[in-house]
Amino acid sequence: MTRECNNSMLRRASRMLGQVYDDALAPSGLRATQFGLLAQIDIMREPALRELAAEIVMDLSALSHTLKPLIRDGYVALVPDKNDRRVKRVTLTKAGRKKLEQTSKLWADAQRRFEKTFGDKRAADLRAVLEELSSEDFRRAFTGSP
Amino acid sequence: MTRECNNSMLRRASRMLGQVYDDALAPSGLRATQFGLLAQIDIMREPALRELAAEIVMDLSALSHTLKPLIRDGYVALVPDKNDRRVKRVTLTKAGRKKLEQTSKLWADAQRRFEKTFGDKRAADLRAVLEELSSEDFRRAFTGSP
DNA sequence: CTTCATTGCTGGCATATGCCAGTAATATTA
DNA sequence: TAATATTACTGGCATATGCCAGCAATGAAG
Repeated sequence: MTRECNNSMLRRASRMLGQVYDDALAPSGLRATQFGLLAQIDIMREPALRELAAEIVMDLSALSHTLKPLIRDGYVALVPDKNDRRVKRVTLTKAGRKKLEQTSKLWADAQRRFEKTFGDKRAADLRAVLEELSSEDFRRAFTGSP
Repeated sequence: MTRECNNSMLRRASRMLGQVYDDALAPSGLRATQFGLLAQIDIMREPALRELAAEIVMDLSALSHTLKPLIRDGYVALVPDKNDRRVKRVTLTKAGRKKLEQTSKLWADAQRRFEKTFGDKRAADLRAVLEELSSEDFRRAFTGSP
């Protein structure tokens, strides 16, 4: 892999981690991305689609598509906002909360294995770096926009 | 974003970097992933599909699918191996080499901006970490397989 | 209040990625 | 050598992700 390309390297590592986390969560029937989504929705408490998309740095339309399987399976629901009829808020259903709760054990185990393999501090440092790269500040600095 | 999840954080950063690199390469008509593929094929010199997939940590089938647009657009071709008729080797066409060459300028500029924003040494360190996470050694250590 | 711009979301299309079930070719073994 | 196992790839289906073109609701101007 063109080892100098920051983007290619990041994607490649993403595929690797996606594969091993997917395997770890497989017994739950959830993909790692889906688990991440449920967890994020749980944390944000009925975010608007727009807000959730911004938080996870995902295109709004892509988010809608990604939510579809979770809605179909009854883990997530979209509820219209009371004050602004354009807005849809994302919520976990009871089944969704239960699924999240159950799957958390598998996820925690994957985390443990990651940190045992890679090191607790290195993992925390890596997450901090990734947080930085995911910020709008970074995007602005990179693109050189105001 | 569930800031403790290594996988979610990695994916999120991947989306961000994908977006900004895609923008940077947009004038070429190539996506950042496609550019990375062309560059990797160029480096590996007629790899078998299987070898290329392993190198970039991508499912063989996924790689075949991802190559389709590049084949359709005439940048890449699959040639059967002489000694083993199961094997298909991946090559750049003349147009593919030219496209790679041209797009390299845009890519180099994106790299420059990344490193200016993030720091040369930090970028190199990050790539080293990502290389480690992409290794089969890491996968084995994580999964606890022999 | 009417017009126009902005905002939030949906749908369609395209690429990216993975799993699984074949299929063909090669390698291994009885 | 014939039967079997393994390997390399293809195709179908599903999710993940992004862009663009609407469309409806809200906000800003006049």
